[in-house]
Amino acid sequence: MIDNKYDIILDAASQVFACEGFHKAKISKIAEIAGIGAGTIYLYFKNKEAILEEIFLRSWSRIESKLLEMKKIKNMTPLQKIAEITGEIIELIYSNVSVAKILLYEYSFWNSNKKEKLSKTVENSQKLIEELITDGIKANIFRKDMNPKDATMFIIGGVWFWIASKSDDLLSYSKEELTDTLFNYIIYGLK
Amino acid sequence: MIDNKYDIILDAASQVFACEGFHKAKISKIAEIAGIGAGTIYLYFKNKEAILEEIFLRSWSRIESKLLEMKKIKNMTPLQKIAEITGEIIELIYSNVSVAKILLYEYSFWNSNKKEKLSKTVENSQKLIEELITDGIKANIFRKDMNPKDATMFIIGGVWFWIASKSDDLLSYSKEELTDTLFNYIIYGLK
DNA sequence: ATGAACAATGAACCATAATTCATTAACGTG
DNA sequence: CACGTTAATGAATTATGGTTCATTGTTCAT
Repeated sequence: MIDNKYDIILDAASQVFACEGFHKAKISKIAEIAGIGAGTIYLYFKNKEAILEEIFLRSWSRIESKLLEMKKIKNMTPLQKIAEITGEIIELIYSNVSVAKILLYEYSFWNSNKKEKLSKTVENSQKLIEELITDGIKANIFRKDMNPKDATMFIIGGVWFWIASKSDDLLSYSKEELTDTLFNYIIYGLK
Repeated sequence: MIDNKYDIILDAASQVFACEGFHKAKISKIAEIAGIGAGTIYLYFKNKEAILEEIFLRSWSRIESKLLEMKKIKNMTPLQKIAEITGEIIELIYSNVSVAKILLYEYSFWNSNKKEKLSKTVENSQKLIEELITDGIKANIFRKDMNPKDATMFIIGGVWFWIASKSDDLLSYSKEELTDTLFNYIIYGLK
């Protein structure tokens, strides 16, 4: 059980954002779920946006550090690395399902200008995925007629949508099952 | 040039929604771009939501009817059909780039409950894609270890995200090029 | 040219919900 | 225990922007 207020608020906010979307989510509802007064939230966060920002940052940071870890490892094929990363994403989802829906939902309006730190993290992750794909192409494992950036975006969208569509049912599958399914879509497409 | 106000409003709204997101988009801004007074919008639409709803409906209807057309045709492989549908999606984007970002952005919070007509259309399209994939599996063209519904979600997400990431640059590619790229991601994944 | 019918306007209204802050509760320490 | 300090509260304030509607402009048949 989480016991510091900061994290309690983040957790409550994740739930509310996930089910209402950021804009329709009410601070009062977040406070209610967190079991505190609405004003208290402002002792921990500058404003509503700052809550979402922190949720974003935490999740993306986790993905980013997994990507960095994979980048450093030398004796692993791009395929194995992608499997590892897929696993990490599933772990993330498992640890907080509601985050999944939010994570990329607000994405396209946030990664543009906005918060320096956040967009750097997201951009970094994208770059790292791109590099990984480029490696795979060079190693003759992936298709040559492919733009790594395009592929990255296609994959991110695919993963997100797939997760969002399952959302609540997600926990009824094993992590292994989910990782495997996701990995196959990324790698093989329909055939 | 569009000349009836209804379509002028839809077009202006598409632009504003695409760049601000639905909730942050101001009616006053839409009116300004449409070159009319804010009140005028309410002569053509019940409210702000109704505008988004119509944008959704038009786009999905177009996709739905292409899917239905494909379903009827017998002497075409699932692969060919998917190529056709991909082409139709690219056509749609070409005719209004900003729509792409909106469809993606608001999707997951709209297809759930909400407006009868809209969610029926979206649901229908999903079903039709699922059927197409099922056909492909039966015909031994697609992987057997695949859940058609999962695959559908993965593909829809991938397509929209890819489109949204390119958005403005989209028109600098030829339709054929784009269709081809997209088709390959759907079918082959990374390899 | 006139005025009835219809279309358009945008300032004012109003609902919503984020944020503030005066007040109250909880805590720790001598 | 008393008292200062810090944390929490939630009712009141305020900002925002969707929506309305009294007013004004336009159209067109006579």
